[in-house]
Amino acid sequence: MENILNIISAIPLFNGLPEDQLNAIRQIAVEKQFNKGQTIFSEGDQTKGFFVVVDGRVKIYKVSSEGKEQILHIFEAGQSFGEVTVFTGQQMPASAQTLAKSRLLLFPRSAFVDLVTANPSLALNLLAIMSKKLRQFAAQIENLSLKEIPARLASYLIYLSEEQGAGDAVTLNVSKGQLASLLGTIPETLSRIFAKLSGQNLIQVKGPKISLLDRQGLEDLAEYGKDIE
Amino acid sequence: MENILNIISAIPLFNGLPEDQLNAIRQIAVEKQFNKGQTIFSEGDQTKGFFVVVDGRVKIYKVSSEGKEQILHIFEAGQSFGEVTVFTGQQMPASAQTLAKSRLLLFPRSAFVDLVTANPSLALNLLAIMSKKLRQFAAQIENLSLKEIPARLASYLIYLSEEQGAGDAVTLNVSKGQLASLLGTIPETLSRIFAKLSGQNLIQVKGPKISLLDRQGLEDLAEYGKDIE
DNA sequence: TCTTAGCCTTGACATAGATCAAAAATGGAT
DNA sequence: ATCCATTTTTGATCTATGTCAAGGCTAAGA
Repeated sequence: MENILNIISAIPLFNGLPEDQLNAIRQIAVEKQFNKGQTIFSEGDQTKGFFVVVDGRVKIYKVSSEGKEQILHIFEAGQSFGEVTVFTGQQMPASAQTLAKSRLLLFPRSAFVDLVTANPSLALNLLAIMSKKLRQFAAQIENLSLKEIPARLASYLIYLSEEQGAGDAVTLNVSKGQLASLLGTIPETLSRIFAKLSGQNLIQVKGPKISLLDRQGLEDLAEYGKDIE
Repeated sequence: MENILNIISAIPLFNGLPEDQLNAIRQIAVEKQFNKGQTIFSEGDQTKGFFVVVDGRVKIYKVSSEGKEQILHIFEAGQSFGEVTVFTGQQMPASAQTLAKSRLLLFPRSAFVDLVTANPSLALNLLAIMSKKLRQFAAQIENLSLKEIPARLASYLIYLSEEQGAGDAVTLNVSKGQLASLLGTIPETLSRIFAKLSGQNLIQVKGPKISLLDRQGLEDLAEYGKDIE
């Protein structure tokens, strides 16, 4: 068992907290291990608490009555999820599953609420994190309703390349099937759009490795949606 | 000029605050009047602060490069918006416009942040409000990506009827064109779907007044998307 | 009561993306 | 290496919804 305290102090949410507070936080954290593909909770479950990803990768998603899946978020090391129901105490509005072997910290609801109540600076950190999520959701709504799938893919590739900071060579961090679900489409369609963008020499695809051949073209596509002629 | 203090104390956000805090809040609130159709701020504007609707109605929306609009939210008396950028200090991620003559209170950013910082119970109220918004956004994403328009309309009508508590007779609180934008479609399509649901005897439409003729049928439609045969 | 402007509706048509089916590629296990 | 399971791609087709273009309504004002 490693030093949970080190892990906790490196998490953005707990940034700037004094040592004694970090210790208090450590006391209430419960460590959980999950294998790839395990369900952490399902939509409608009673809220368990608030989770932090120590390592691995987790998807938050909704499933339609016909079985189509829409991923709302993918969380990686250092990020947190499940804040929402901690404060409203309702059922989980979506499901969570691991995309890889993952280690999580669970902060049981009431202990966490007490902690936040007692600790204004934690509340402010949480407000900032939730603001960011609201902003991301707003962007996702915009994408789903105002942009076509090629534009969404272009945005995502640009976002990934910034995230990874490796120039024009990006590597997908989720399978193409999962990416389809994140972009609000299905694998067949995504595959066709990869082929189309390749045909336009905007990108080059080799399995999960994508080269951005024409960044400006991708940005135009992301911004203006339709292909520009 | 009425008693701003009364207004403030009736706003959910400020629930449970002691009198002296309400007074402090009153000090920093700036009252603003808008006529119908006026722009309060536009996407990309620098954040002004945090708004509370005293009366009237405000839409928060995004516009695509081709001019299509997606409404993210409609806020009515007692509700607040603009929290997001207050804590991240970035530009507004969407635009806001009045749908009716409206009276708003503006809490300038830094004064409001100070207030929240100094007042943990306000931070907790805010966390609860933002949680609720996150949940609503998640539902909107689900609707946009997993449900067809008839299902979205059915959900909205059921929601409205619960909101208005007037049994099976609901009255649209926005124009049909605005409703189309809220549901992620265009007026022509919405109009056809109203006609279709009427044809199925699920509803009856008389201008902005809708009668829910078959609540169970609407619920099935909202839940299972496709029409069930 | 007429007129005008802003909504709303209807029709004909176009198309992005979903569905269904099957072939190909990939990547662990053995 | 070989095999099996999964993922990805490709092809043919279908459909919900968007687009473009008229008309029709309704409500406020003259």
